[in-house]
Amino acid sequence: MLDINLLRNNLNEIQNNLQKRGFDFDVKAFEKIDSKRKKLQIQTESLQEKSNILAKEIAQEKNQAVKDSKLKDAKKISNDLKEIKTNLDGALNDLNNFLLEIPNLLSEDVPEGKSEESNKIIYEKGIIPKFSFEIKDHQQLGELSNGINFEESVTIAKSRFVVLRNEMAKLHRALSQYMLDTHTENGYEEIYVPYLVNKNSLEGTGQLPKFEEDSFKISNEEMYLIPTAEVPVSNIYRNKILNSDELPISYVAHTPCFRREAGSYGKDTRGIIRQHQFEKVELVKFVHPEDSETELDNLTKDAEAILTNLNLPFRKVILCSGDTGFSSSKTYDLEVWFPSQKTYREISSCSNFKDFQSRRMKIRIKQSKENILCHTINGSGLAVGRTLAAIIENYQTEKGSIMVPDVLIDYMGGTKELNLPR
RNA sequence: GGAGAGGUGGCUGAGUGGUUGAAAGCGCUCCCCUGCUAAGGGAGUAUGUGGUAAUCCUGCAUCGAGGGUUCGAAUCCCUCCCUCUCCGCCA
Repeated sequence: MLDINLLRNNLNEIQNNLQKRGFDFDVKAFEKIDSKRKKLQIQTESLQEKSNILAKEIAQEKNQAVKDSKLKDAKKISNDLKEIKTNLDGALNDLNNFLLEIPNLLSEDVPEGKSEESNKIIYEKGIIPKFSFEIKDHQQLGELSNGINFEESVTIAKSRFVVLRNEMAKLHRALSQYMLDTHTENGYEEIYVPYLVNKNSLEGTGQLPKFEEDSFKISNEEMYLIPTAEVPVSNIYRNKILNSDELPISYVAHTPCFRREAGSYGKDTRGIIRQHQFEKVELVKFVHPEDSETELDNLTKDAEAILTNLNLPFRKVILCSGDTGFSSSKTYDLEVWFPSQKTYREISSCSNFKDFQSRRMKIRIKQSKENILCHTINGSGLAVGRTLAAIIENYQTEKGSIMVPDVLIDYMGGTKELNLPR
């Protein structure tokens, strides 16, 4: 959510900024809603003041006749108040709904562009493997020894789910263990959180009200399956005031993520790149506003370290204005190389939300004069399923086996090669 | 799931219809006193949002959440959420 005072005072600037991401900010509508709110609020509050004063006078009034007449006045005011308050509530609601639909302001250094084609590559790292044989994609490789099974998952659930078996399941687990261990060594506190969250939490991080159709909702409770650990972890401090000496607070959480992927029919139907359920290790930071730029860089580096250590070729891009997410002011994507697709695919998304989420969540920092909103940052470190797919493809051998990356061998109980054809 | 008790400021805790946004204590901040330390004295110390661009000033709201009764609600009524104790069930 944007600062409403900033909106009131910098309308054109904000309109221009939002225009870059293709969002049409309706200045007239805003002014209309806000002036209506202002009028009603002033009316209501002055009426309330009158009512409060009268109530006090009635309490102290000794003369019965005077008291009766004041009671009569108070009764009338009370009735008027009821009506006008309903109107004010409506106006405040309209205003709030209007504000909730406005995306975050973009940082200065976000390149302009409409779609992902305009994302800017910052650098490429690692060596793209050259294969002297005809390569397979991760689905083919996984199915070779029934490590990846899509028929079973359809029986159990439906499409876009997967069953992993045997060493493949173990490698999948090894990956999340390795990521958690690496991040905790780098100063992140490991945290375990609920996978079902209430509506307020989703609103706090910005998934609601705009993206209702993207999430799975429980039918017999007002609860949602988390689309990312960002939601439960960020909301830990909803309605809290933090001390500045405890910042930055850094958390790492490993959770499943559930997404309906409405809007992506037909996309990535092959393999485990786009699933309704996937594992992710998520990094979340609560930081002082002054530090959020550098902390985003730090967090992105921590995510990159996993790719570097796994020897996976990747590149870092900064998302352009049109591709940057609703709540984010600036986002770096890390994209890993997929040999079968001869392209880089997103494996981590690291964003600085500035005070956009903390305003919704009401996370403040204690200050001597006036409390300020903290900044939130998060990023994947990394998406486990996609990392697994990338390893399978990049580490494949001619005979269809998969070499285990050095850093994972211990986690695999010493196994150095898996998926050997039987 | 059943029965009972309860949810008040950073914390403890008083308050059952009328200057109570809230006593008292602890903590914290500032000042004074004091060889140091310890102790003592004084003042201050919730959040949000309006009127303002803003200090000041000032209004309104907030005692788990949302409704209701009333001129007036922390206090009475209803619904929901949560915590504790006992029973049941379960991993």
